[in-house]
Amino acid sequence: MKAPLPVSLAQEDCLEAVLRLQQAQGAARVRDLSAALGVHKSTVVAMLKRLAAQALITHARYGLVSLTPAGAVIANRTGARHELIREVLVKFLLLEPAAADANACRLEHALDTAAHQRLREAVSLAAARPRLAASWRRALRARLKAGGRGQGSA
Amino acid sequence: MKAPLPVSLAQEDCLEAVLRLQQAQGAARVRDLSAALGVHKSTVVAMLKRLAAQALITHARYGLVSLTPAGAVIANRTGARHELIREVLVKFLLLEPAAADANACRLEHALDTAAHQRLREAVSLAAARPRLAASWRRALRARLKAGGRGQGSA
DNA sequence: TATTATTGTTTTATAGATCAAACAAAGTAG
DNA sequence: CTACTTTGTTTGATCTATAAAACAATAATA
Repeated sequence: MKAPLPVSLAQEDCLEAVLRLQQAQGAARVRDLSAALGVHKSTVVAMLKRLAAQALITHARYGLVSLTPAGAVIANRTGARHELIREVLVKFLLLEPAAADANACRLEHALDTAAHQRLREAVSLAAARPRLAASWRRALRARLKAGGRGQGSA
Repeated sequence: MKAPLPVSLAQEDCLEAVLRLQQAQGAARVRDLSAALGVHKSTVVAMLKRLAAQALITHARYGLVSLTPAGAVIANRTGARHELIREVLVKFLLLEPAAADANACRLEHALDTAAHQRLREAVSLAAARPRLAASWRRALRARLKAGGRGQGSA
């Protein structure tokens, strides 16, 4: 039970968005997905067709989008990774929540399972060793204040 | 001088591979790129055509591939990010070099400039505070030994 | 040099992601 | 119940990435 199917990044994002919308407002509609993903409605419809063909969602014409069990597995896993990465970026790199989120959107697809696991260990370690974590943050904060213009440079 | 052109991931990888091959063996040929990127020769040729159309490489028929100045800028930047990320994954997450490299290949395209900058700060901070960094590694190593099977689990 | 092997190129095809525009269904006034 | 507005769908394009197969050029060697 390793790789259920090779799902593309865009598809994974779409599944994640469906989950998010379901949680946030009970249901996912094409319009919301279009807004959430920042793509045209027709793009969403095309994507939903592909996802339905892989039995990851169901989609009644002119109706709502739902995740199948298989789709929910992927959506949950992707969502969890997103959260994990966001947390790492905020806690260890002191990125602003918004910036952390934007980066997490892309990073969640780029790490393999082992790397994700390590991030989990890292977060858990930071929780277990709050003073160590605080030392790091303090030192980084000092360094950013010293050398850095706010957040923008290259 | 922010975004020279929106270059796709595959294109960025290709430029990086050209640079690497030039450094490693003086020249980049289609065959090497095909092997390095793990795609068909014809795929490489198609990609080189696109890159040439954007003036990022030059490519003489049946001849060698070279980076233009613009292409070299992208290749160098991408390569530097790759190195940076690999270093972070090895130093802070204690990933094996090979695993770190594989992840860096994908991560290098997924972080924005601000996040890369933070990683640079983090590496530099770790160098400036070796004992802090060592504490972290020691604690993580202990945790991995305690809880974890080698590296594989999910 | 002639033959063979390697390498590079073209052509043809597919699939994903994307948009715009035309169109159709649902929902919301009036 | 019409007319208008919002949503969803289809159709028709484009572009990237990709491969396989046929073909052409280069390189290697006998």
